[in-house]
Amino acid sequence: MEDRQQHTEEEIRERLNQSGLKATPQRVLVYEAMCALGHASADAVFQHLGAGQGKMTLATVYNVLESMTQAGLLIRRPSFSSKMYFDVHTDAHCHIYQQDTSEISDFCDETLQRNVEARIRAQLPAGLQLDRVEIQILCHSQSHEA
Amino acid sequence: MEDRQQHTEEEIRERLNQSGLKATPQRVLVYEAMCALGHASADAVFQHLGAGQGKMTLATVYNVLESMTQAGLLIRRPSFSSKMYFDVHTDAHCHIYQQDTSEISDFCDETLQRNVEARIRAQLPAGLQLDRVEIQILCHSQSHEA
DNA sequence: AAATGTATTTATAATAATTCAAAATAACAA
DNA sequence: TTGTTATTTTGAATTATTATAAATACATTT
Repeated sequence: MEDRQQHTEEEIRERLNQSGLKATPQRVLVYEAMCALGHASADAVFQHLGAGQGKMTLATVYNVLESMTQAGLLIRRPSFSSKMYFDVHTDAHCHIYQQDTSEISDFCDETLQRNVEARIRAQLPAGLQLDRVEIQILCHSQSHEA
Repeated sequence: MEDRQQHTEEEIRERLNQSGLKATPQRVLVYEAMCALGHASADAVFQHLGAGQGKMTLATVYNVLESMTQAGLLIRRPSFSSKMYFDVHTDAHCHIYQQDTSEISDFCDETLQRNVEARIRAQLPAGLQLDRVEIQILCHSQSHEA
């Protein structure tokens, strides 16, 4: 659904290596899962894998997500629940949180993103270096009126 | 520290009533704590209260935060940890997340906020009603280079 | 003031999400 | 192969949150 540009196992191995991570089977599987899911919680990745044959511990999923995040292959997404979410799309982009259905979807507007970043960078307190700007759009469907 | 406009017990009682909540002592205490803290997790509120004499269960803190959120007195803040945060400032405003120290601070730019909202509203998929836009600024101090 | 019904709080147990520690396994280099 | 290090597994430990049932407080009517 997301931007599906052929993520062959070879490509993934290579990407892992480039980021300084050994391409273990578990890491490849988790990365594949993340590509398929776009953004997901550790548990969601675990579920997704459970369906396949690759047996893997939940702790490993956490480990792998953590090391990939360190390596810059994933980023943590802020969430409104008490659950942590990761995203394969490491470039900044907005997210729509539909509060009545709990659905999360992407919302891309590169111009907006660039403008906001520029403006914020200009006003950032001295000594701080901007990493990225996350924009979340909270909404609900018109039928479900608040 | 935040915007400290006299939050007397009477004012709080009144605000609770206006929002359709009975002004129980626990609710008053939690709201006072939230005013003092600005944004906080349930646990942080509990700690803050523990210091005082008002004995209250952690479960009550959760209950109260939840009902205040329902009533519109608080909002949930997205977080990068697996912990839920609440905020007394229900008007939309940006937050700075300093990743090396985990500090969170407010960043106000009403013009930016308005512009972003307008632009997003214009592009929102049909059938969706915009509730609010949250902007998070991730950064680190220049000394701690990534 | 007593009685009633409802809302709220408490205490505690249960669940969910995450992390930790130690042993087992795999990968790698000498 | 052997030794070394990184990774995964298992399972327990923590942390965060929610659920349940009993106790208490509140508000209203009598």
